[in-house]
Amino acid sequence: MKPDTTTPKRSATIKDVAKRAKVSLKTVSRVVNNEPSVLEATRKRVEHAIAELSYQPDQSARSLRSAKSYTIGMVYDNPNAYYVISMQNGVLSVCRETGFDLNIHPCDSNSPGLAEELRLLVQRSRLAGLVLAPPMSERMELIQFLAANKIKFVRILSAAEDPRDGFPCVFVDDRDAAYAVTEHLIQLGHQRIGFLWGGKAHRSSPERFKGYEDALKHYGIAIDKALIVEGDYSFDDGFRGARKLLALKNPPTAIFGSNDEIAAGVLAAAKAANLSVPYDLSIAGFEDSPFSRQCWPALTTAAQATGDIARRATERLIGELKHGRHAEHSIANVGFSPTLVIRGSTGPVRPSMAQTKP
Amino acid sequence: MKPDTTTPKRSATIKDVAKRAKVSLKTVSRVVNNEPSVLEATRKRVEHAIAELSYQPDQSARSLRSAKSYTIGMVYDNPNAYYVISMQNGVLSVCRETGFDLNIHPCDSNSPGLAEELRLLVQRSRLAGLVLAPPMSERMELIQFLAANKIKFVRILSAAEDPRDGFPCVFVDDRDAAYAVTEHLIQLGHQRIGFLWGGKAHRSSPERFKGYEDALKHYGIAIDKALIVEGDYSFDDGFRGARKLLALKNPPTAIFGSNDEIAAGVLAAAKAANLSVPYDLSIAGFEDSPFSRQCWPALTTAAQATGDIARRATERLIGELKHGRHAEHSIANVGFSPTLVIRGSTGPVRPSMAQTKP
DNA sequence: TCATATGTTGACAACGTTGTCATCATACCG
DNA sequence: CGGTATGATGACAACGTTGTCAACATATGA
Repeated sequence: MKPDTTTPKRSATIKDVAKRAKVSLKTVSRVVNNEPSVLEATRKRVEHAIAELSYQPDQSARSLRSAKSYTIGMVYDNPNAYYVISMQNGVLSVCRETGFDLNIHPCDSNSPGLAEELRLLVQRSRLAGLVLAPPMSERMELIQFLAANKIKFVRILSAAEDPRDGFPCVFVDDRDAAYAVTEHLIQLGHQRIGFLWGGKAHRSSPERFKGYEDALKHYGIAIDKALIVEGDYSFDDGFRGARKLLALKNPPTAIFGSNDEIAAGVLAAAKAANLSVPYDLSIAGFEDSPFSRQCWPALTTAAQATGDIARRATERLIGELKHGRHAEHSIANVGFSPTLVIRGSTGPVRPSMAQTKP
Repeated sequence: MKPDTTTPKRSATIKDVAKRAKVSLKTVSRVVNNEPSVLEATRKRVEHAIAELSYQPDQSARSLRSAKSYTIGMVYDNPNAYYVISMQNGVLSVCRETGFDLNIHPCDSNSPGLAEELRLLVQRSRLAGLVLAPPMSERMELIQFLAANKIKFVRILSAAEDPRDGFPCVFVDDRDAAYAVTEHLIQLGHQRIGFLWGGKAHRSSPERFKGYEDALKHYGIAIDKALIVEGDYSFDDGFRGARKLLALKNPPTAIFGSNDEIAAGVLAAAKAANLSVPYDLSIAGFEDSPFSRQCWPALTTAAQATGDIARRATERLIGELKHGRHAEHSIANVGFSPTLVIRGSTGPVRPSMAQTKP
């Protein structure tokens, strides 16, 4: 029997490429890493050899030797599957363009050991940096701990303007968008607009409330505390909150839920109370999750370009990793503003109801 | 100025542990990898040193040297965020228990280059194995390509019984669950039950249809082709399909959508047609996504333990990786059966409507 | 012209771990 | 008691890559 003459399964290494291109290992390395000072002719030869052997650099060896790594982590704690997937896809798209790997890390933002957990994660998996989603991105003591441990990161957070706190971020102006949603309701003639808070653990909650408050103020409508209910970003809290508001002697004609899940809860409560939406009650949400499009009536909401936001954050992080800038440097942070999406769940106030107040 | 006397930030290596425990590098390695033939006393000493230095083995060095890797990939192509997140969490939970990392890889199941894409992914990121979600898990030519390239994997797929095709899998009996859903509708008195197909690219679609068909047969109800509409696993196809069915001269009294998104589309179509659910029309879905709980009325559906399914698949994969068994070996495949969840969207048929048929 | 700067390339060590093999001590067998 | 299996441990090389530094060629300046 003949010996096996087929190509060995072992995949090509930098050595094979070097031999084929008749250059040293180091030169191949230079080409692979796009380093300058390689003659054009040499580069061509090496690239040709790389293509022929379909060579792929070994990430393990790379990160072992260079102490750099080509993997970033994404840290989140969010029950909203759609939001998380959108973020992941945004982050992944940049990773693919830049040759980075992604390590996803759902976690418990309330865990007391979170900071240490992240430090170990970064160490163990040799992560080059982290993309921090809310609410982790908003915990200043966590941020400072990471910075003190020289862990690179970019935050995604809710803010009306660049926080300018020296740490990089991509910020989303929830306040502005919440203002737009509230304004939309006011322009439909609503004066008694209920507001259901999101979770206090998230910076977005007070931001969205502020937008609501600002709009009412701007249109000269007094804030009625009876119409404001605290809660979490959940369907159940939306349901409960709506029940409470609808049971008032003088109930609101519109309810603004701090996210779509809350608004879905409001919708369910309205149906349970035999109210017709938007005829008897207008409902608005926030986030533009698939749910908001698919429920009946479809929800008026504010659309966040979650994927784009995550993209920008990741570009920022990887850019800094590649060029070795430090987090403290002064690249401008990027801001996003969600946009109002008007759908069937909001409509003009009924004349008879608008009169109930005075 | 004094030289820096603080502890260097560099994290502990196996060398430090060895020095501290006064053993050789190799012995530490043995302890870390749970190899036998280490004296209990030695092991204790090493473990102590590991704890003191909070040593974490370096994955890059590990996989470089051993040519093994401690990262698995999860390959999916599914627009349903909730489904994907549930799977991810199931896979991740096992990864954390076993010290593996996870590399997520959403992809386009229709891409002609998918097989090669996966091969390169495995090579580049040194993946130890793959968890394949549907519909990739169902493409036999892809499966065989992976096997031929010695890539280890576990499939998650829809089947009424163990396929026994020599490749490992965890299977979900959609047929049985679809039978249960249909039976539930029949027992409520429905005779004219519409069925909206899911996408043909997924094995689950014919399985679910088979369950529907079997139930009708078993209860002696003739299949009416006019009540069966093809489509995809989407809200829009649910909406369109329902419109078609509701426009029939003799419309169904219940509609079974192949998943919750389809059912949501049916619900919207029913609302748009001013039908009251379940009084005028019963609706059932499949999957038990959050949507099904949160819409109004809440959907009757079949609950898949997606997280558990993914867990089992991952345990299977990692188990084989650790013990070096080959995919061809004969460990029994595990099966799951979704369970019927009855909610408000299904109810007894109206006497007046039940009579419309004969 | 020689000295010096600049650009291109390569030899070699090192990253942290595990596989291989050797060594040594102890237990067991006849 | 000698010979051999068995168990515990360590020395050393190797995995594939990149950082450091040196070597050399060529261009530039005095």
